[in-house]
Amino acid sequence: MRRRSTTLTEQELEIMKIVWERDQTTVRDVYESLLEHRKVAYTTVMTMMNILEQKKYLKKRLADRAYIYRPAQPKGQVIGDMVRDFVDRVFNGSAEPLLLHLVQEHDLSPAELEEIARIRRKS
Amino acid sequence: MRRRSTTLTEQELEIMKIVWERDQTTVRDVYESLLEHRKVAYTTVMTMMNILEQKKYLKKRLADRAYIYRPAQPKGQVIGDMVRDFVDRVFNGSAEPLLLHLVQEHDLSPAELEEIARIRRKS
DNA sequence: ATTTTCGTACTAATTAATTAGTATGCGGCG
DNA sequence: CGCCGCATACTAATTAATTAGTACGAAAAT
Repeated sequence: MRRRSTTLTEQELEIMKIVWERDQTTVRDVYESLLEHRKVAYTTVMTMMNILEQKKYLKKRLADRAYIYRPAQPKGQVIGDMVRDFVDRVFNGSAEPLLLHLVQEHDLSPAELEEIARIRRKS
Repeated sequence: MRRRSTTLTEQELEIMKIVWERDQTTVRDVYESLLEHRKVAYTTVMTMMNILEQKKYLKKRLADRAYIYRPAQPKGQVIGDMVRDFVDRVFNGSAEPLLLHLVQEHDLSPAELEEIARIRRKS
């Protein structure tokens, strides 16, 4: 059988982005934010957020009438996991070929590269 | 409804990697190659390769008794599309934050970075 | 010539992902 | 009090992704 993906799916990520930028939020908040871009049912958002809670991406806490949701893991961590998963799946774990694609197709200037190299040298 | 993903799924990619490295292959070839790593049915591989043909990732040509499959698009192109899709989905289209993750977590040496910068400067 | 082998076509079954509906509870207000 | 608004829980439905089975034809082997 197909195994459940360990990283965030497309819709899950869309919701997590909203939660991360607010840090603290409700189903309604997220629902309204999503509505600005596309049609979606309130209950759909709730279901997704429940799944995200099961998957340990969100924590909820009952406050007054509605649950308040917060990220359960820092954004950098989660995104880092996604990057690692992508590098593993697509490039068998080696980051260099991905770098090559990036510099060749995503208009990264040499200056930006130098900048990155400098940061790297310091760490 | 959920829209069909435009890029390769996990299993599709696994098969395409095998096809790319052989350039020309059959269902049986791929099947046996996959078997070295995990249990899978011959017909499953065939179904996947048919889907890949529908999605225009593979071309097939009847030779003698079995179909011979070839990539319909160059590997660099397809992988490039996957990278772009990832950058769009995860980083809203900007490559720099991805670069930062790469240098921080995938042990890229400064030397490798210089190397990339050099390649970039030439293009 | 009959059986075995190997290939495809077609179809089915399962699971995750996604979207949404129905039932129900609670607090506030006319 | 009884209804309205809003929240959740539970369940259902749909689609893509994935895995695999059955039927069947043609070539090869005996």
